[in-house]
Amino acid sequence: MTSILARKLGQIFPLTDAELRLLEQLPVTIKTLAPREDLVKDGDRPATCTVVLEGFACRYKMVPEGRRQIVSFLIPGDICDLQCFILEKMDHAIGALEACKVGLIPHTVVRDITEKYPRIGRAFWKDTLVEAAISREWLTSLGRRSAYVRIAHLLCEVMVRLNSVGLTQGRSCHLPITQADLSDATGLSVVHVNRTLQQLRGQDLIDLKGNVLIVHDWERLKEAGEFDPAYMHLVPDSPSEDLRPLRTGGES
Amino acid sequence: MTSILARKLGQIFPLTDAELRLLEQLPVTIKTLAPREDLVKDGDRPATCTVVLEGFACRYKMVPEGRRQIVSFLIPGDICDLQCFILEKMDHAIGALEACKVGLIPHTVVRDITEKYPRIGRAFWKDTLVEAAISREWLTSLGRRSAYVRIAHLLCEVMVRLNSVGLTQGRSCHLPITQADLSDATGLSVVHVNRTLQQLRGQDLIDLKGNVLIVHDWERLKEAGEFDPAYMHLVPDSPSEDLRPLRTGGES
DNA sequence: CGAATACTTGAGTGGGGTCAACGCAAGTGG
DNA sequence: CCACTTGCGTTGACCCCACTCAAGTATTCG
Repeated sequence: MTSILARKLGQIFPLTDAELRLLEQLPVTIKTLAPREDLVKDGDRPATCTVVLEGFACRYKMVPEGRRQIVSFLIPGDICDLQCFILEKMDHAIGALEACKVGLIPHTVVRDITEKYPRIGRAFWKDTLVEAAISREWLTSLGRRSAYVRIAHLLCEVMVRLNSVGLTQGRSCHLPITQADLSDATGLSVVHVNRTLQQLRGQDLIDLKGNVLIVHDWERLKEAGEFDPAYMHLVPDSPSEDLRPLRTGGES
Repeated sequence: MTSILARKLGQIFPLTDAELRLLEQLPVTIKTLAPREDLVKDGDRPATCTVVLEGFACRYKMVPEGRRQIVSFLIPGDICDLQCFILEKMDHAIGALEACKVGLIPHTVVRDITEKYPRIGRAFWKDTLVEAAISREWLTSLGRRSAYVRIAHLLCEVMVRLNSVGLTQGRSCHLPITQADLSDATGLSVVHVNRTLQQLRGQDLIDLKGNVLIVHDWERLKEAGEFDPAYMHLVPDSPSEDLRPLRTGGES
């Protein structure tokens, strides 16, 4: 049920088979979210941790006049409210981008596990640190990269993350992110996101339509996005690092 | 020696007197940094944690063509590399903005303390979570706020943080951040930072010259910056929350 | 008292924003 | 099976916020 969680944590922290099995068998309460439905709202005090099992979600903040800033994407395997039993009150909301299936895990269970299996606790902790690292990278994008580079970078990141939980098919993946979502994540307008995607398509780097992203030229997309996956802190030489399996068609 | 650390952690997590005293007496190795000197470089694997004792520093990332993005400011009391004994390799650099005094704490000491005093471990953990929360707020600023709001917001944040470690004098503080630094933090150009500061001065909200920031009208500055300190997760009703003491002539 | 370093100011420009249609596919319901 | 709606993507016209370039003027400091 939660095997996706095991797969994900295994990519960022080396866990033993026993630990992985434990994570796969976590007792969770399944909950289904409608597209655009909020899992948690700004100001809430959630009583459970949540792991995304299926579908995309995002963390976001609203600013006056209805403008939205997405501060991170949550893909299957991601954990939502680990922090909340320390911070208590949410400073942002979490919303589904499409229909989602999530698993609820009581804080008590999380606490028990991390106490009995400190290495799993470590993996949880590392997960929150990696999330912080990703958010530093986003900051850099929003602050100092052009629209073109910003979007290319974001696509690279999502691709690597999906790949690390086995959710890519070769060089393509299911990507249920609308251009409006993309604009809220990159701080651009929808119109400009649209034009920038056309540029990327025009250069034969990608194809993105109907929720499907196809990367035509990974190396050039990485260049375009000034993308270096080091900040994602994947365990070295794990198959997911930098999409290596995608390139083994016959390449050095 | 490290009383500033105790003061800071006490503002975000309620600690007992004994715990505070312990933090005040942490054995640290003092190190002095020259202005603009790097404490840690991108890619390093630091072997110690560091707490800032005096002076301002920042975390930053470089992007091609020498452009810099500051992803957070570090003020006295802040801890630098808590995460590094999990993430191992730095994905950003830390540099001094002015002459700084920092205290080095071996990872082993940190580990011992957190094991013996789990509440202090909690406080450390909360500290990293608050940092992540601040970085989400910065993301929101860079993505969806105008230059004017962005800078006002940043000034509010710095003011509250300085206040929480007792580094404000009434409604003013020592602020060794050049306009170039401000531009690297807000993703703006130096020229535009300059003009925006003039706007803020023109509206009698602040005065900022020669490393001294004076806030003339805190309420209006908060409005201008769309600033709500909730995201900083200070302990409720602590004297530092939202600069309350600054607005009451006397103090409890 | 030079020589940096930081701050200002002006002029011109462009990246990206806004506004407003329009196209198109996928419901939905009668 | 068709009219209506709703959500998403696309396009064109126009404009402004913030950038760049360039040349100043303080400050600070050895």
